Amino acid sequence: MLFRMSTTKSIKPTESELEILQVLWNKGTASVREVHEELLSIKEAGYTTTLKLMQIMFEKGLVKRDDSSKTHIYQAAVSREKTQKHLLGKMIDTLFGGSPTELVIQALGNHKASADELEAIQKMIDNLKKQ
Amino acid sequence: MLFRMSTTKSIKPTESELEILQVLWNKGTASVREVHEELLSIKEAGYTTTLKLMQIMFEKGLVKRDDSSKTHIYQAAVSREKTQKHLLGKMIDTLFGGSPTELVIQALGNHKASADELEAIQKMIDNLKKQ
DNA sequence: TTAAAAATACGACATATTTCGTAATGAATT
DNA sequence: AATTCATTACGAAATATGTCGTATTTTTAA
Repeated sequence: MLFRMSTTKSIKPTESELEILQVLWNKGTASVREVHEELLSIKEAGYTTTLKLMQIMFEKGLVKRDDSSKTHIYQAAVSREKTQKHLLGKMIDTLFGGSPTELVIQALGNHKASADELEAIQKMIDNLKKQ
Repeated sequence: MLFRMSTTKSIKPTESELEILQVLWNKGTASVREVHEELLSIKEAGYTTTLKLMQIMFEKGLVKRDDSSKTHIYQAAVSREKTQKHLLGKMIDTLFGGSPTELVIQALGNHKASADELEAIQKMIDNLKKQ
């Protein structure tokens, strides 16, 4: 028996890359210009900066693109869920001593959740306990 | 009435800095050598690398130090809780569309928690619901 | 009091990230 | 066809991060 590390390509988008992925996850597909316009609402940057970042993301395999027409159409190549899972795991390790529970407690303690949401979480825990 | 941004110095430790803070949070105080030995269990690096990082962290105000004796004794200057809160909030914003609940669900779904821990979380939620 | 050991200071370099200017290309309009 | 306009390509620079070698200083021990 031989153990191997999961071959999952280390998804580690930078801060700026995450902002771009965020837009792509929301829109599904988008041109550089569309992504750029969206980014302008949260930060300041030149068009070519966004362009360059997206080109680099393409080289890294973080996004896919259709370049059959002049205006290339981009799309995220990594799923929101996988990225969330990956970065969350990392955060649990480096910031919460490996304890997801600690993270959950912090999250619930510091950030408001509605009664409905709390209800949903409790149901989920009930299910987990049954297994 | 004048609004100001919170003057909280943007706590944004890098990956390596977080690893060092982690050690300091656990030990309370430690020399560079002690931190370094601890780090060796999770990564490979030279002693002077760790030293340099900690010196830079000192300049940034991430750590304090007592240099009254030859061997300087370091201590975290930012609390674990504040750092957790800050980075967690950021992650909720940039990766979970602002919903702490989504994050909690992901965390519980993907990372094992013991029955006892689940119990503790439920109790906490019960308390939150009462308010 | 010397010599060895341990620690800090610091410069330098490699790599990654972010930014932007300019050139080249293709499309649309006159 | 020529001009304009939007787009991509690409080089280059600024900053941040991580790494380490060497010099200097301090302590310890022979």
